[in-house]
Amino acid sequence: MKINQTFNQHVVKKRNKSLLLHCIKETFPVSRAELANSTGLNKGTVSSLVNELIDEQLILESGPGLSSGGRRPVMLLFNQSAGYTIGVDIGVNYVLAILTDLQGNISNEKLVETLNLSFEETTEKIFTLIDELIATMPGSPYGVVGIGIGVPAAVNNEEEIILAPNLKWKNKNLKKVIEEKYKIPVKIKNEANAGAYGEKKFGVGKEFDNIVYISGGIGIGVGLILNGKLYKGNNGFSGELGHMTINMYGPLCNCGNKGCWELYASEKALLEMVRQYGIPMKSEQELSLEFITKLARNGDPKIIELIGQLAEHLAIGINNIINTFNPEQIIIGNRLVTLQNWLDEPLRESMKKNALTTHQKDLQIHFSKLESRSAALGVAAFSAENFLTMNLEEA
Amino acid sequence: MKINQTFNQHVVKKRNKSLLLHCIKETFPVSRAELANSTGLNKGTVSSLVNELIDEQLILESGPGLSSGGRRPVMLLFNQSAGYTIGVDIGVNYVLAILTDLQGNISNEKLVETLNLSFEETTEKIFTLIDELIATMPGSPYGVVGIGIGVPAAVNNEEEIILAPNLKWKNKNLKKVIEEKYKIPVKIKNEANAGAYGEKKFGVGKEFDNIVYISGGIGIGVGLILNGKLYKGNNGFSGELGHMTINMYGPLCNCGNKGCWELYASEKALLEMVRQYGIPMKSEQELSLEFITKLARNGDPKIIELIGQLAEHLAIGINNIINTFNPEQIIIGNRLVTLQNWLDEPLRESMKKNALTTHQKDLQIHFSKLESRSAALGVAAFSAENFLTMNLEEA
DNA sequence: ATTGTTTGTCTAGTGAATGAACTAAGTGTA
DNA sequence: TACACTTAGTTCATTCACTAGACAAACAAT
Repeated sequence: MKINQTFNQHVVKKRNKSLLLHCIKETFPVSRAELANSTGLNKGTVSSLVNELIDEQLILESGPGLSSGGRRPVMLLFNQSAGYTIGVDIGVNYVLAILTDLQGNISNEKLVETLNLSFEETTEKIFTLIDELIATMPGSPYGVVGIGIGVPAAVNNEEEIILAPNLKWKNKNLKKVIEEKYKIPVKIKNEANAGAYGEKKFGVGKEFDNIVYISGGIGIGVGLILNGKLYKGNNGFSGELGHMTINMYGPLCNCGNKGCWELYASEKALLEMVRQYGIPMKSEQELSLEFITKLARNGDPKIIELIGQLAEHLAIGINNIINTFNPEQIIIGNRLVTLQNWLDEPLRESMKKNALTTHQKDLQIHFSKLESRSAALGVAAFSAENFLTMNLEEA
Repeated sequence: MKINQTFNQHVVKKRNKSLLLHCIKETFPVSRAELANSTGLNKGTVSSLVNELIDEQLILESGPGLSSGGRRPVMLLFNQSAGYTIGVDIGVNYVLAILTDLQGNISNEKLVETLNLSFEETTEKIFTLIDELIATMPGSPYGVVGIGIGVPAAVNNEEEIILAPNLKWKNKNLKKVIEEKYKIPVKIKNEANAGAYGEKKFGVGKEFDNIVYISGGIGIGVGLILNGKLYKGNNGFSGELGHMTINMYGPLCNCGNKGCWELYASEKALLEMVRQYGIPMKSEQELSLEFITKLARNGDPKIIELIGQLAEHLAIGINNIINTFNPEQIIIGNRLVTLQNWLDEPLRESMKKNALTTHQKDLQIHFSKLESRSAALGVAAFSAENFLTMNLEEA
């Protein structure tokens, strides 16, 4: 028999306190009276819990607010600067580290380009970045309360990195390495999952509860927000939707499968399509997404047509996803966002032709607006929340 | 701001009581001491809550159990017969209704064949079946505590039937009709979702928490158990995985999409394959799954080969599902189970060749053993739980 | 018979939320 | 200005569920 969480008054208090803190964080400035109203808690209860939160410096009293016909309320603020979190996004050829306050506002960021670094060299880079960020951190009661790291890898439930093909890593315990150095809680997440969460918290996904985030880079990764919560599979490996078969008679993928989606709809696929078409280019130039974007911007009709084809392939996979999850929103993020201008319309066209109409009714398709920070922001937010819920186990 | 559930002592009591009842239901016979141990609740708390449950006739005291070196414990039993639920499975050409006790034991069942009935005619049939079952129900303190109905249809969050293509229903409020007649809580669920839940509670899915249930009939439906709970999409339409594209250059499906999975891997697909091959048959015979099963049982090599092809097509879709959800278990249910003997091996073979190996490690593939009762049992269980959690809102 | 163990009940105590009284500080009106 | 009325926030006695620990009952082992 599983040891279920029992409910006693201590848990009750913890949860109510956490609920209040959460409400304040999301809706401040807000008065005690409003909180009592919106949470349904008694005025006295709110008062005493709020005072504890003030003692813990997690919230602040600001001046009086506007009267609504009686005594003026004392407005409460979330103390964003009570602590800071660090979010790190490890890419194939870069490492991005950001320092955010508890609200997710970026207070500093560092980006370094990397190439073919070993695991040890990468951790060294990360240490340097974190140290630099910490050095610039303003004074605060709690300091750095957590570090979150997003990796393009399969990550298991113990947050160990099992397999990161593009980084050539296998079975690495990054969490342990970092926790031992900084003695702070560290969260390791899959890059697409982190990106999905980042979009949910800070990006175009704020208003939605069932989101499919498509991280389109060299490969394709997918992060799922189901019922407002990040979904991880059995072992935390889920979302490898890039390797779904969309053409059972298609070419072999290096995953061992045939006709995988990412062979048709990723950055890699586009590069291949352009190469086959044969773009005239100076010998020293390298065929890259940036170069293709430039051609498209110059109005190259063939390039724009090829991007249209990419959109059609994207639509096939997205359609499968819609039929599976019936999400409220699809977010396209990561590198492919650069092509938004030329992807958007053909993508919508192809989708209209395909998915079950009942499923399309309330569906939104959006492109990320967080540029390349979705993942870093996502993991930073994870760490912040981990701190704010104060040892409160997940329900 | 959403009105969040606050936590006070009443909620605490309700949840602890519900937790205890659940433990007793799952592990009886069990003593108060064991319950205190496994839940972490205090002995006294367990004692008083258990006594309330006894007063409510939801559990029973049986005789003393075996001593483990001291006073002999009083064993507690779940009172399965405190009430009954009715589960109805509406198929395209049948209606199955079962009467179960609170534990899900079938105490009676009625099956009628139907064909091309209107919505009104079907509800009449259902009324008759329910009345017949109620007439045979043993006396019990609570009587019929709920009715659950599984429909091969898209069902929205208000449990209204939006679209049932195979039944030719559209926008029907079956829940209201039945609730008005019987004045009991009624639950309407999608057939595949109900089947998934049935397997989770009573079938081969008991031990698993992330399950993909594939309902292979004329079409293909999919029910998802994620983190131990049934997942429904945004509007409760999810799981239309039958219409995922597995061949982007394939034929048009009546959903408007191309190369849908169910065109390749359903009962419908098999019939078509056999028809094209051209089986010699007497003119009055109808080509059906039952007929094909008979041929396979007689060892017809071509039929067995065609079933093997079906298995390969099934594997492609299943592979996509694995990469998406990384489930612990795949359950194949509904009509295709009949072909288990000839499907099983080629299916496993094809899967081995395909899915990402990291995802296959702990994956189980099983065929349903509940025959055609998964869905009816599932909805009955829903109703029973709804009653037992006693107005406890979902977390 | 004695000792120790396990089961279950009982009682006093604790802590958290509640309701209501109360203080504080404003608005609106004559 | 005086007064009535509102709204905001605090205080305090009350309620209620869980807990700890004492206790009794029932049993095993020596």
